[in-house]
Amino acid sequence: MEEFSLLIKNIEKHLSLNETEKEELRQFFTFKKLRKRQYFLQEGDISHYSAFVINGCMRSYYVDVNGFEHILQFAIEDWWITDMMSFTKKTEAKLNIDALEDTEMLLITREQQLKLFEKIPKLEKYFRIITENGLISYQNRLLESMSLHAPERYANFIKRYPALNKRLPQTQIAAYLGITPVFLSKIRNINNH
Amino acid sequence: MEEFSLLIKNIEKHLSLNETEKEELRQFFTFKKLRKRQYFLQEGDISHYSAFVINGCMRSYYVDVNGFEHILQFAIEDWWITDMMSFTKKTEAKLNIDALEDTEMLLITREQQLKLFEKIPKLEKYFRIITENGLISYQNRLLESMSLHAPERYANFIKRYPALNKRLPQTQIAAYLGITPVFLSKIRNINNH
DNA sequence: GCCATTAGTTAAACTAGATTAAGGTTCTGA
DNA sequence: TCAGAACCTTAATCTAGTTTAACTAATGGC
Repeated sequence: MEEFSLLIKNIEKHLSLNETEKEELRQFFTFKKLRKRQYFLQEGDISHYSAFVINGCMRSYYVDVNGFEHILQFAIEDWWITDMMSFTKKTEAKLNIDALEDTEMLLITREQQLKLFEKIPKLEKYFRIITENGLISYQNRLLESMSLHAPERYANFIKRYPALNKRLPQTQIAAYLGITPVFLSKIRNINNH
Repeated sequence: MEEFSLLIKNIEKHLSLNETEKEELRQFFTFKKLRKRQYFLQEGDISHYSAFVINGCMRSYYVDVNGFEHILQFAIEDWWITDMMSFTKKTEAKLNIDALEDTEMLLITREQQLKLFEKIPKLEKYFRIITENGLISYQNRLLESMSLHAPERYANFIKRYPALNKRLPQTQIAAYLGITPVFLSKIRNINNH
C-alpha cells in the first residue's frame, strides 16, 4: 500500500530495512482517516495510539482552567504525534489531539510498538532517535519562550515552518506561540510597516 | 566501585541486568568530580558526554543576548544531564552546564553509548525510556509556562521538587521559572502573608 | 444560496511581571 | 580577617502583552 512508503522513507533516514522487514513492519500499523475538526484524543482518555501523519494536519493542545487552548505541537505529513505521557504510562491524557485538516495517518499501539522492538530490534533505535529529536525541539521551544519576545518567536516560527505559517489560521499560530490572536495581528501589521 | 551502584539501581528500575552485564557496563563510563561553579560544558563547545549525577547538583542553562541566564534543567543525584542537541548531533552547544555544588558523576560519550547499545541491546530500551521521560517533562514545563502565572508555576515547583527549593539559591530558582529574582522574592513574601 | 458561526482588525484600558535603584545580609577566598 | 562578591528585600516606575469591545471578512453547514 502506498501509505506505508512515507513511513518507510522516514525510517530509512535513520537506518536501512530489507524487504522482509518492510513487510513485517506493516503488520504493526493500522490506517486511519480523520475529518477536519475530528478528535483523535480527548483529555481524560488514554492515548492508546501514536500517529504518523501521511497527509493533512493535526495538533495537540492543552485547555487551561479559563478554557484557552495552548498548542504543543502541529503535525503535518511525515511527523509523529501523540500524548507521550499518556501513551507510555497509560495515564489519563491532559492533552487533546484533533485534525486541523482532513488527515490520513498510520497508528501503532504501545503494545504493538514494544512487540515491534522485539521483532525488529533496530526499530528501537528509530524510535529512540525520533524521541531524542522531539526532546530537542521541546527544549528549544522552552528556551525560546523564556528568552525571546513574541515578535522574535514569530519570526523564528516563520523561518522554521514557512509552510505552516501559510497553511494555518492565525488563531492556531497564536495558540502555538503562546500569545493572543489580537497581538499576533498587531505583530503581523507592524512587520508589514 | 560504589559509584556505579546508583546508576545500576537506576537502570534496574526499568529492566534487569545480570552480573556479567553489570561488569561490562562499567567499562563504558568514566568517573568525574567537579567543584562548585566549575563548567562541565560551555556554549560553543561540543557536548562529548552525557552525565549521570551521583551526588551534588548541576544545571544546564542558556545565556540570552542580554546576558541573562535561563535554566533548562537541574540535575541532582540519580539524574542525567547533557545538551542533547550537541550530544546527539555533534553541533556546537547553545547551552552551558556547570556545577551548583561539588558534584560527582559518571560520564559516557555518544560513541561509547552507541557501542553499549550493540553490546547490551536492552540498554537501548533504558535510554529510550529516559529520553521519553525527558521529553514528557519538557513538554509539561512548556505547557505550564504557557498556561500558568508565575505564582502557580512556583507552587508546582515546590510541590514537585521540595528538596531543590530548599537547596538552591533563589536566583537559580527564578532563572528556572523564567522570572526575575525580584519577582520571586515578592511571590514568596505574599505566600507568607 | 443564506445565515450563523468562525476568523481577523484596530484601538483603548488594563495587568503581570520587568527594570532600576538603594540598602542590608551572608559567603568566600586570599 | 576582611573585602569583594553574591544574595535578598522593598518600593517606584515602566512595558510587553492581555482584555474587551465594536466592526468587517470569510466559511461552512443546511
